[in-house]
Amino acid sequence: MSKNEKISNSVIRRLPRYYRFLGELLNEGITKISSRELAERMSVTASQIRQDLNCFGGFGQQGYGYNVSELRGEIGAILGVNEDHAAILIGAGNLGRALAVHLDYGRYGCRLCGIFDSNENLKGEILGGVKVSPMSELESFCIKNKPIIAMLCIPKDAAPEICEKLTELGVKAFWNFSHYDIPQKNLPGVTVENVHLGDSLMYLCYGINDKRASDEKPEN
Amino acid sequence: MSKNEKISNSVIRRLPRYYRFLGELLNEGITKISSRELAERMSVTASQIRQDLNCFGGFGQQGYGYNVSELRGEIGAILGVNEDHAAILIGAGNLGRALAVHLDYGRYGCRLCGIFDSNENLKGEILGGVKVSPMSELESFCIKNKPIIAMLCIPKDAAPEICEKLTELGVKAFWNFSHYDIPQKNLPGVTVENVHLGDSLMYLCYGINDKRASDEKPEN
DNA sequence: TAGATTGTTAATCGATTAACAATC
DNA sequence: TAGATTGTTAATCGATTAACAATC
Repeated sequence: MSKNEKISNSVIRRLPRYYRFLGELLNEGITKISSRELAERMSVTASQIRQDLNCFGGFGQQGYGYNVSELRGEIGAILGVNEDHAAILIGAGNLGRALAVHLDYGRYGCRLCGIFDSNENLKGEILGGVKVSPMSELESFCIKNKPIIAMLCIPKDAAPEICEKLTELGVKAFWNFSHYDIPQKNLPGVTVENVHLGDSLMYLCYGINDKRASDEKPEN
Repeated sequence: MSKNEKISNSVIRRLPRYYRFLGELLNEGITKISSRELAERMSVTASQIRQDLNCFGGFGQQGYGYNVSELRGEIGAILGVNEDHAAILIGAGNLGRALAVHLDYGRYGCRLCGIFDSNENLKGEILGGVKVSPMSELESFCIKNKPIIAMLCIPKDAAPEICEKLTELGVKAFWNFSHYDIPQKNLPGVTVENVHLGDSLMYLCYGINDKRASDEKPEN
């Protein structure tokens, strides 16, 4: 990270998408690309790409463009996709087990190392190669294994308490799928991603209604 | 929708969160709230709340505040949570079946009415009260039932083709969980939500790395 | 009425885009 | 070298916050 200023959240949010598109280019055997060409592919402006990348350093070459493989490596390093952060999943219901099985954690700098559920019947079940443990074992597990990411797929009411407990146990990042909003402000040094699939679906519904409204009165 | 100007995306993205918090207030038996109090709860500014709400109309009462139930109703109507949009799910793998079973579609203005998977072995299985059908029946189903929302939980390679086909069949909104980025720009009148769970996880990892970096050199 | 709080305008802040000199 | 494209500064645009008059 060659520059010393704080990187804005808008920029950081775009990095994973750059990383993905560069991976695709690599798969297609494309070795170099200009900001203009990449912008075209990604439906963004070339200016934005150059600005974003220059927050971290001069990864390009004037008159030439960017080396795809190299740039992807740089962005990957910034994001930390080569790390091996220990992650635990709390809640092995429908969504929890899908996340356990469906995601390729290694690609995103993490490793799923523990799954916990309050339902004793699930004890011992294997999901995504990891055994489900009862909640009673959560604390001792965390003390021993020091997970720094916790994925929450639990009911809303259980979330605040578990969130607090895990924070005390040293968790540094919450990937929260519960209906509870984890308030980032009370947790200095902790990164929070409140996913809220319902919000995302409502946004879609708004879009549908809105489109219909403008169809009805297209005078604008 | 009393005002006639285009509502910015930033505002629309915040509406579901307002809707959620107002629902919580209602559950707690709170009947009125000021922008200041709501702002406090949501960790935003009161100014932002008032600006956002006034995009749609004057829902408050000067000197008093907002009626919680009424305001929630208004925002719900704007979002369209009382609609009954027909939705289909393509892909009944781990993530697909979790979404089928886990989400309360009725709360978000939708109804799951069809599930399709290329794996013939899943044919006839019931998920979230809906039967899984083979892909061969997709077209006739759409012609008959006219779904307007499609949830895509399919491999990246299959996505572009299915997306195009569904657009032709009248789908107006994509909730896309595949690793393919649906390009909104080619689809006028269609709303697209590319979810990308992997991006979300990488954002978390960045946060962890970043926090660690600032721990190491805390001179800022 | 007096106090409170909205609705709305104005000021600020930050993010995006445009432009162009530097340079490969 | 000439052409191309970056890195970076300046201009624009949009979103957020502050301030306050309107009004319940």
